Amino acid sequence: MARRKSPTLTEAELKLMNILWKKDQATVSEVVAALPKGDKLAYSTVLTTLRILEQKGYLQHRKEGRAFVYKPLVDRRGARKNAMRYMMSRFFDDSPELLVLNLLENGDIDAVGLERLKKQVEESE
Amino acid sequence: MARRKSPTLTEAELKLMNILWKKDQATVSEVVAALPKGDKLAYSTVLTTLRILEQKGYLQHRKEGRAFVYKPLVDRRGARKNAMRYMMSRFFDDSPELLVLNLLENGDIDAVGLERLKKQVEESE
DNA sequence: ATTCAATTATTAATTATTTAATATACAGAA
DNA sequence: TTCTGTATATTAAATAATTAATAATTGAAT
Repeated sequence: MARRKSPTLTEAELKLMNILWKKDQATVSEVVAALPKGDKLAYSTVLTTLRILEQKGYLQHRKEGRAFVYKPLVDRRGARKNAMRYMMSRFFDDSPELLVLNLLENGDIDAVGLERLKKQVEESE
Repeated sequence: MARRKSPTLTEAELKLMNILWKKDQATVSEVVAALPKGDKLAYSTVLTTLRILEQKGYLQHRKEGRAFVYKPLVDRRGARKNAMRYMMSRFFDDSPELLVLNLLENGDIDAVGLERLKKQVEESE
């Protein structure tokens, strides 16, 4: 056997998905054009990666005139959810509480921030 | 250019690190022996992966008698921290609050759980 | 109809990951 | 000292990911 496919978005894949999420949908050329100047990729590179993303179920495409228009099937929210589930299963015994506890212990967030979040959620219900 | 090294622990790597963390340190044979019965690996496979982990800075080894004893340089806490930072930078604009907010919105945790966590932290100070 | 430019398709090179067979070395037993 | 079994070292095969060159196609313009 050899390696398994990455269960989450890889670096290059995420870079393109971010563009697609921002623009809602785009042709290959439009994705290429939207790449930051310091980090350009060849047309064929983008095409290949979009194909992989489609094959993985993150995108779909349709013919629009002569070009292919790619559109996300998974939105940013869904991708975040996937990534978090993966993280929890690998490092936190599938426990969101344990994860948040670690954020607290590492000083990434404090009790005040937690209180603020709690209020935010309660208001939104 | 080709692909970059994984910035976090891969699947196979994590499997071995979990064993090393549990046993604190171990020889290759001991790691092989500690693998779950349904998921055995060859000695040479384990050796190769331990080498990669050492080369990435997760382990160190020393000669103990005739065998190599491998010992983590990064503990579980550190690995969790790495993984979380990576996740936050890729999906949550480096914002731990945004991350927790998503857990709340997705129903992975609720206001009650948050309150419990807040208490837990306050007590431990 | 022919050419041109844009678009998609094919092919490939490089590194990482995962797995493992096989070769070599070495310490202890006979 | 020679044999024998561990342990390490070497080598390699297979797939994924990343990047891109090049080939083929096609729609539009002349």
